[in-house]
Amino acid sequence: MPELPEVEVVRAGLAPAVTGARVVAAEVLDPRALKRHVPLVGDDGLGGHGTTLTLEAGALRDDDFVRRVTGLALGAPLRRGKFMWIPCVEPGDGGQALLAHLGMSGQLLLRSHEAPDDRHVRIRLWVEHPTHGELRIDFADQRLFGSLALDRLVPEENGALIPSQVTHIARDPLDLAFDDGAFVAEVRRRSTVVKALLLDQTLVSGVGNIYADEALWRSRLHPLTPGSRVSVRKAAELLAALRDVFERALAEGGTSFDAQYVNVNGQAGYFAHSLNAYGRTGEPCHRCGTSIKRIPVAGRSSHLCPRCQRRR
DNA sequence: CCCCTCACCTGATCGC
DNA sequence: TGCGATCAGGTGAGGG
Repeated sequence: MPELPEVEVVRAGLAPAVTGARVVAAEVLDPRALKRHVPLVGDDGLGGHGTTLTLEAGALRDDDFVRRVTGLALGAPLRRGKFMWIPCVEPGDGGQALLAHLGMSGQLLLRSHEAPDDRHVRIRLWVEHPTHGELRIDFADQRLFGSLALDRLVPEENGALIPSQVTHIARDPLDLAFDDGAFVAEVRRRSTVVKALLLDQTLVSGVGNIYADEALWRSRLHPLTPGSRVSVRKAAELLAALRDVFERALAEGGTSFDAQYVNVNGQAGYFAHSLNAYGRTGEPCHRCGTSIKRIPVAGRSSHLCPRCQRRR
């Protein structure tokens, strides 16, 4: 369940080790961890947009990935929402980036060449850094909802380059270019329940189930409130709550709810101790003492205080 | 266009 | 002790 703070901790941890480094070798242990990687195809008529991964397509995918990633010169890692990417900086490699999404349980681990294997390593990159020497970047992912990929960079309206798979992702609330007014207006235009709107990455990115519940608790909004019934003031409060909870989680190194989320050194963050709603079913609300309730919303579990977060 | 449901995965846990 | 069912959740395809 890595969300914005967890992905940002990983991005920042990776930065000193990968910026200016070169990929010297790569190994794909499980091609299912490449589901976002679209092989460059010639005129073989195969297409390459299939979503079901046949054995043949899987082999094509991992061969293509290994071939193209080997030798790449890496720049500074960037992030939007839960996606992160490392642009390739050499003229010949320009226009593409190594894209990563951690999904539910993905980890990017920085290891020395001779370090023992971690569990669930799916893809391994050997990199050489001018000052840090030889390192391994291991992509481990128990549940395989995450993936690595090579993706082409495309220009946004402002000229900045982002991976093609990130173009539909909204900016996140910590992005200076986030448009508060547009967010408030869009929430109020929609009939969908506000919890589902928070999870919609095309509206606001970086929010997952944990921080959605925390922001709703902080702004005293019931998760089933339709967007159209959220006042301008409440929507602004919700946005402020999101920013506040993201910043606090970031300061504590992220939330580790179940041992899956760790930084690049395999260490857990501390924010789980500061949660007010998520995972606190039956425990007293930190504001009013009422027992926290769990209800299904949009196919996911929502945790709320039935007294502080009244449904209107 | 908008909204909702489901498939994709593994491992921990629960009920029998 | 074992075994099947259930649950967790981010994303995107597909249906209504």
